[in-house]
Amino acid sequence: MQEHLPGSKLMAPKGLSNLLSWMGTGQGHGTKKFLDIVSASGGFFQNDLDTMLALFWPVHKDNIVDISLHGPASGGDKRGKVPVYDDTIWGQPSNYLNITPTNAHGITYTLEDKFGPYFAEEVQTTWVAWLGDLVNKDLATHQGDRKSWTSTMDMMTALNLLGFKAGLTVFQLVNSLVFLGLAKMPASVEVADWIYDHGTLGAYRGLQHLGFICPDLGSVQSAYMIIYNHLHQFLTEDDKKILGFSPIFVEHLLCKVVRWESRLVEGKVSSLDKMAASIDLPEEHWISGKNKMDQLAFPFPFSSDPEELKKTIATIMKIQ
DNA sequence: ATAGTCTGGCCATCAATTGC
DNA sequence: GCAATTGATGGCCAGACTAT
Repeated sequence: MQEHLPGSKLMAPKGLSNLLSWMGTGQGHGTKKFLDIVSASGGFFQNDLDTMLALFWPVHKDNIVDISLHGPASGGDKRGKVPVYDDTIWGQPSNYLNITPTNAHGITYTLEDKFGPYFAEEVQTTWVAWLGDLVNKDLATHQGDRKSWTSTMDMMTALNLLGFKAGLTVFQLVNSLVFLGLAKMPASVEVADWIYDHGTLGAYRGLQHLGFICPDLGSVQSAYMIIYNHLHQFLTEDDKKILGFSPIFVEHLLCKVVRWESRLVEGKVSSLDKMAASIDLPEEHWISGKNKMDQLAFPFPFSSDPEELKKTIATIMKIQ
């Protein structure tokens, strides 16, 4: 993504249209072959709807022909020989990442239906307004403030675009604006609020699996901050650098809890609880940074100081 | 009237099962 | 032994429902 849509290109009025085209089709590892073709033909960024359609259509058309001749690949993959979209990019498939999604009325979208809204006038005016004095500026030399994560999310959801109204796709789009340097890293509380609003998604279920009981916003904020503070306190600076430690990272980590669990149980290997129970940890002898020398050492202790937990919860109660 | 929440249904994947 | 079918899963949306 850094290669195809660097921050400098996104500062243009058509920047968001391109980012929507990218995120809305799940570009990434699963579409690598397609992106190689795109690279050879001059890159992903396009200045209008017609050329964006021209980017996808030839390869998509070949896929349709291929599937009609040979049927879907084993395992039910209908994306063709050179997939132009990946509807499983967030782990579970989503119809709305399909290049020709089907809406609630059973109507299958055309490529024009799919990409048209991304290049609509409203998207561009909203984007230019959101960029403010960042429009067409060189990001490297710009000194001004960035917009907050939450206000960026509000801007995106107000556009009311199919696939970007709630959930992971718009979440990752806003996160990518942070990593590209256009928006501010969210505060932990902003991420915790999002997790609370998405109670069926991985991060919330991750907190539950770890044993937190989270019936309301305050309890989600507390649980999230307890995890965040624990990692923040015990990971070394080197660890944090390697992991890209941030409020967004902690959300990502929580998403993995349930997946690890299901993979372990599914593979009949073990479970997280069983693994944790089998590890004999001399907690009192835990040494910061030992994991750098000893790959079997844990980068943080497994137990928490109850006083630290109380402090975290008290802080949350104050902002409430 | 409006905002927030819930329900039902769509779709794709993958494993398990069934059929030939 | 292989292909086709079935079922479970979960992200997403529209529309219904609920509370204020």
